[in-house]
Amino acid sequence: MKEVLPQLNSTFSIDCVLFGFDEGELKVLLIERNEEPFKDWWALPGYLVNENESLDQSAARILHELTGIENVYMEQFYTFGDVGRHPQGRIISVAYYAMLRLGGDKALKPISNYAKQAHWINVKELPPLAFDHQKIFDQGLEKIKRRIKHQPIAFELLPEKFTLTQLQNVYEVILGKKLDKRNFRKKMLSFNVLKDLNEKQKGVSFRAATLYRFDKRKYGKLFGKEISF
Amino acid sequence: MKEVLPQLNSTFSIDCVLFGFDEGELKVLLIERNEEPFKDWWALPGYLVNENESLDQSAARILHELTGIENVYMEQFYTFGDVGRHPQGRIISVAYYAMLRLGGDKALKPISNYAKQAHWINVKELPPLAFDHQKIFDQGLEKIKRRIKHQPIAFELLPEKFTLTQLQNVYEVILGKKLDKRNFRKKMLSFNVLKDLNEKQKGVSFRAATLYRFDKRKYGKLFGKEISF
DNA sequence: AATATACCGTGTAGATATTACACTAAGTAA
DNA sequence: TTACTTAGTGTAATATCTACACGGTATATT
Repeated sequence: MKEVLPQLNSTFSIDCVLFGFDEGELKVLLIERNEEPFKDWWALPGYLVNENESLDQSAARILHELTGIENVYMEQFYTFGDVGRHPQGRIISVAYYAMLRLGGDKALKPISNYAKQAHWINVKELPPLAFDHQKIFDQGLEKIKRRIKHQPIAFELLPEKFTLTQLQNVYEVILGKKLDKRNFRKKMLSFNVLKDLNEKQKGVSFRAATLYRFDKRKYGKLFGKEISF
Repeated sequence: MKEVLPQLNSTFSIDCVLFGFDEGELKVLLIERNEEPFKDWWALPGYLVNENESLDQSAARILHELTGIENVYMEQFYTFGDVGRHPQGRIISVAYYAMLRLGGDKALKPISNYAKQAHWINVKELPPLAFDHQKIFDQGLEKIKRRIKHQPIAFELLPEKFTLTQLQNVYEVILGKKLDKRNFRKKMLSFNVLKDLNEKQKGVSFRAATLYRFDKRKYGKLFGKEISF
């Protein structure tokens, strides 16, 4: 830092709100802290930004370190900079969210020792969170509620092949309300971004549903037009 | 900063995209820099954050120092943190936008000497901008394009008493397209947030239009419902 | 084999919202 | 008086949204 810029130097951190969907519930990834302050409290995964990485890179690195997951699109949604938000000094935190596919294959890797453990927690049963993380989480949830109406982010929570009922569940859980089955299907199919795989669900104890896949190429053609739920 | 947090200390700043509306044009406030780097270049008004202020407070202070204007609602929209964005070191910048009422009474006060002058510039005729300010501006403009469809921010650009034609102009300029007069009026009035002042425009050389005022109390009652253009 | 169970998948009618479109009224200026 | 400029208004056609119920099909159970 040159002498022309004498002002406040502050520490920067990233906090991540990672959403997952499992067993019909919306989950968020929390860690149990192993360090003061807020030792033993639950918190959003987050860490300090390194010198030579952009914010986006830093968010990707932190996600990788905590979960082993790579190549996930993360989106910055707000920066929290209240003076007293961190008891150890002026720390400004840039918050990101991401939507993750859960399920068997992608278990969470052991994480760095600043946390004891990481768990997917139902967003309806959140424990008290460290720092201002409740506020960050709330704002992240608001963000995806708005975004899911206009952007194809719901698909990122589901396996590649999914049924329309599963997709509707994602919308219902995030928006917090029931949707009409026929109207939902009519509208969703009308966007023409779902590929019917001519394939049925397996391993269910009732009539199997048709599987679909989100078709990015077709979605690209919609560019500019507004999707709206 | 305590020893528990050894990582990156970075300087951070606020940059403001201040929108104004004048003579049917959308304007943005730019300053001409009086310091290296980018001496003599045009830039968005912005400055370094002080130690004891929150980001919101800092944005309000910087706006005040540059324009003399107070009590304007500013909204944070993105944080720019690419490694090379500032030639003098790692500076992370939190960007805010605000919508300002221009016109006679609220002239710009003399500003601190890091800038030679400040001017309202038509957004269609922007000069080359310092740093990554073009990117910041572009993103700010995108933000208000999206926001104007759902939030009552257009009124903030107009005098307290305005005509429906003026309001339509604001929408047309920001959205970058012509709107149908009858449909615009029908829809805008249907929201029931405009108070007819039973008063006519003055000083125009043609038939005077009815003046309206935005009614915040009525708008409050809409809370939760989505407005959509 | 018959039956129960559970979810899948589909259509329509009424209400509401959106779009496209053109002329008369009112005030000012010459 | 006339010319000019903007204000202000309605309707019909179309598209979208909403509410709503039942037969089909695979599995599990007896």
